[in-house]
Amino acid sequence: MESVAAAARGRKPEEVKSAARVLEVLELLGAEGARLSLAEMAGVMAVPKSSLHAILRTMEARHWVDLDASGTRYSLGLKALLTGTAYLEGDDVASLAGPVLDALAEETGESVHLGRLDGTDVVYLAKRESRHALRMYSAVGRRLPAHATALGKAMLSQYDAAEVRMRLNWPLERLTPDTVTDPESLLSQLAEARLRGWAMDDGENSPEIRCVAVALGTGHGGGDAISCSAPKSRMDDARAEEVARAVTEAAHSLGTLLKRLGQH
Amino acid sequence: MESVAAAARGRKPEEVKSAARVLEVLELLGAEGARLSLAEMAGVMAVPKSSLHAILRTMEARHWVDLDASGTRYSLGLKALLTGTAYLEGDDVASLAGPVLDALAEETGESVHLGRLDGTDVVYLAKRESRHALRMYSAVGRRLPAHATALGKAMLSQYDAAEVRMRLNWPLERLTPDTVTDPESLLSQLAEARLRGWAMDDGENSPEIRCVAVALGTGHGGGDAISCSAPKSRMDDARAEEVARAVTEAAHSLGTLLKRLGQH
DNA sequence: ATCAACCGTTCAGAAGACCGAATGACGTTG
DNA sequence: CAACGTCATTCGGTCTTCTGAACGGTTGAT
Repeated sequence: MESVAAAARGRKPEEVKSAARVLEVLELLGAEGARLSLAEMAGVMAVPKSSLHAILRTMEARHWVDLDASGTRYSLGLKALLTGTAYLEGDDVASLAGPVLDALAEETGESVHLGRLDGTDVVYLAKRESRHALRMYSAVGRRLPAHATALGKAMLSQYDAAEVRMRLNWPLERLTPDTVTDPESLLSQLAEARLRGWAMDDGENSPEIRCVAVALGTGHGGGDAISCSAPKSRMDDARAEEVARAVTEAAHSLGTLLKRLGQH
Repeated sequence: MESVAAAARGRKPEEVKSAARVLEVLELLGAEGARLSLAEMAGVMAVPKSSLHAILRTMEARHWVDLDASGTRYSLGLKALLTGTAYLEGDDVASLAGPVLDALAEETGESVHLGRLDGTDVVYLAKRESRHALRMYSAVGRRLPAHATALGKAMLSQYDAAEVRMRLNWPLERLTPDTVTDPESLLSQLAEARLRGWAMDDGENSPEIRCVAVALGTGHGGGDAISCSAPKSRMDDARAEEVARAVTEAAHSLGTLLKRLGQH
């Protein structure tokens, strides 16, 4: 009976309701420097105001959310800062990547990223900004659909076609006119990436931005990859191949560091 | 009856139990790249294993915690990354501080921090690393007792003695042999800092590290401050005054940026 | 001034989580 | 090899939280 009710609502019975709601609040407020009222959040989350009220009181008491001066809009609190850096510090790949990313950013002069595959998304773990004024926007912790990024395609290209079909959410979400949403096109791009060793994104998540990425061989769970992005105006095909060589080299050197760590 | 039971346990009745536990788990795992088993966490938190089990399942399903390969040790998950950067992006002071901190780090060549007062603690919001090999350890999101840091003393010096007595946890925690724990000594240091406009820490939280800090006038709630730290070997009294001038200038220029933002 | 629309907040009934003991699955040690 | 230590996991009764409607406050428009 209970399982029927749970199934009817599309919820897994194994979830603790208020625990899930706490996390949902954090994700909502973290999504975009958001400042939301209790009622707004209750609306988005489809949760009664009164229930959310008690949860927000708990979070506020512990400084995980702040209430603005008017006492009516919530934003993330100071405690929220801790988890981000703590995740990165506890992670071997992210810890070792720093100098490698620095070197790659220095060599190319463009924005450089370390990303990780999480389900159907790519998450940015670290970045180095381009030294040019015109550069792409990104932030550590942000997510983009894997199929629309060079990082994601580099990581997906490590799996065979059947596995890729399994892992992605079909139909594929479209972010720009150039996003690849056709299954066959994507799979052939992945096959090509696998052969040549690097993947490319050509305005598929942000118009006018091209990006080149290489996966790190040592598959940490989902897998990691590093990339280099630039506006189309600074990244023609010849330049992309040149950048791809630099990224490949960086990926290789980071892979070596990781293997050494694993063996020690 | 219920309030009696709640009071007996030292808990506020207004807290949602599992919500508080989720946050406690995040704080525990964020404390220090920690990898803990369910049983260990249950022990530390004084919570039944079975209750925590359900909560951790929920958190794991949503990628807020990861289970290592052995399936027995928990660490922070990928979702934990989001909140940290989101807090900083939504914050005016942290967003505007970047260039100012860059300039100060460039000018002094030493580690530079932006900190915020949260209760009795100072939280690091941003940092710039020294270019020297020998430098202090710190991380965004980390906390230190306010009374043992230059940042904290700079912010506390904005309040009068009575207010300071209220805000701090007595007796004061000792971190090093040089930590100031005597109330009168601390208050006189604060009075001195108020007069000259900057505060100092002399090995009071980390041995061999000296630090100079200046509060930002515009009191954002608890208050913010910026600091510059260096080993004693590179920071004698004369150098400290020199650095203090640079930090004061930086604080002033950041304060100006903030006022302009507030007026617009 | 009045009304309407929002906000957060409260309360008692209903639903679900919490608890503690017992279980099963390892890996380790005597 | 067996006995132990540690680990996550299950299960039903009890207690807590969740819920939805009603309340009082403030803001902005009519």
